[in-house]
Amino acid sequence: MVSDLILSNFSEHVQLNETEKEQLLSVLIARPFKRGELLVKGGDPAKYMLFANAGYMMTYYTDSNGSDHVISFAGAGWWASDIYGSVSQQTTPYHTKALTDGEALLLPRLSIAHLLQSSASFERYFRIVFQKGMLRQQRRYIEACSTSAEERYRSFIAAYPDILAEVQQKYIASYLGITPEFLSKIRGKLARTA
Amino acid sequence: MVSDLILSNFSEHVQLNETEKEQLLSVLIARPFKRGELLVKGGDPAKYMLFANAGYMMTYYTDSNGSDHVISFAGAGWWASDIYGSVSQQTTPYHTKALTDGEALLLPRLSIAHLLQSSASFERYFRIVFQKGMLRQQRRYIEACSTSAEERYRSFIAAYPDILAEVQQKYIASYLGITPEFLSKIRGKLARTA
DNA sequence: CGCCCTTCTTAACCTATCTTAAGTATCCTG
DNA sequence: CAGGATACTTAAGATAGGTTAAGAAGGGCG
Repeated sequence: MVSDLILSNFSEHVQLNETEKEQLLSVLIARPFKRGELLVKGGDPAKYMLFANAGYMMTYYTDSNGSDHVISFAGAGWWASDIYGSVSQQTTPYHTKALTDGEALLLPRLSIAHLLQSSASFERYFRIVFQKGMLRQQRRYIEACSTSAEERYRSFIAAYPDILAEVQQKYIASYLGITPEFLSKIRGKLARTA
Repeated sequence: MVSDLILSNFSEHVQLNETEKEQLLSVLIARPFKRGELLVKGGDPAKYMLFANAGYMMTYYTDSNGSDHVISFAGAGWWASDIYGSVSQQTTPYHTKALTDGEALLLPRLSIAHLLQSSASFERYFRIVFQKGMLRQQRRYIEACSTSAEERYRSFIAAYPDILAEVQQKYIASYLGITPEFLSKIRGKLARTA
């Protein structure tokens, strides 16, 4: 298993000793995936957190009308944002799907619990991950409330040109909180004025 | 300083020993407030996290058009959701304002850093607080995207009747992501059909 | 008690975004 | 490389929610 990405992600936040590194790597499960594959199905038991080791995934929610809402994308080096797999609860409401071919590293819930108990470094790491996650979600909410769809699209393509290239437009529309048709209209307009 | 609420909040997630409890209480600062008082101003240095010991506060963001967006309310027993005071960063973009008379407990950023270093229990506590915070923010985003303003208002009054009673309507409108005028229209309609 | 200031309501009109529908391009698979 | 499915585009009509403006209702302070 190639473990550079996840180790460097940890080392951005905490310094693990050799024992801790081995402990972490020993519980990770490599899970290759193909484009379009559903990795976690909403309503199923939340068994693990997913780290993108290669390729792109997305986490999304299907509401009671059957509409999907993309919560976030995760490219190589990022955790999927379904963190139900980290809490002692039976099911997750979110789906996680592969958007390209790639590989996820699965961190099982029980292993998370063991890691957290065995060392304050792991507590610290996940504290920081969730703290940043909470801040990011807040910013996303604010952005959704206070800017137009066109502005959100422009800032998305500026911030994540790589995702734009890899991911289907309908998912980007969903991430932006609009319909694919309306995104198409925005793109048409931008293409014409640019 | 009355410390029952904050100690019981900690004990929901971790078990602190006597030393840890003393350590925590020794760094908290009681800060009584009056209705309408601005406790933290956006753009200012983020000096602490705020725990509501009595009364209600809210955290909100003022966008570039001058419109306010309420991120969350905090009643007695809750942390305000501006957590910039917990990260080593200079300023917060959010305001925190008192909605009623009451008292906040301030936990200074430096003290947080000390607590986190001194005991894994504190790491664990904040890990859980942020984990839950991230989940809550995700759910809020999903709810904003997938339900109508009327539905959101109905579920708000069902979930937080006490906040409804204490807090001005314009802030509830902002929390729901709509204008006060539109909330008024919804209320009128509900009153007529009920 | 009365006045001013803020909040809440009502109503007419406006607009960003959605819905529906049809056409076109693209992608897998056989 | 052909055919069906899926994704993207375009456009017309619909609507949730915003904007503006004016009046009614509270609520704190002299």
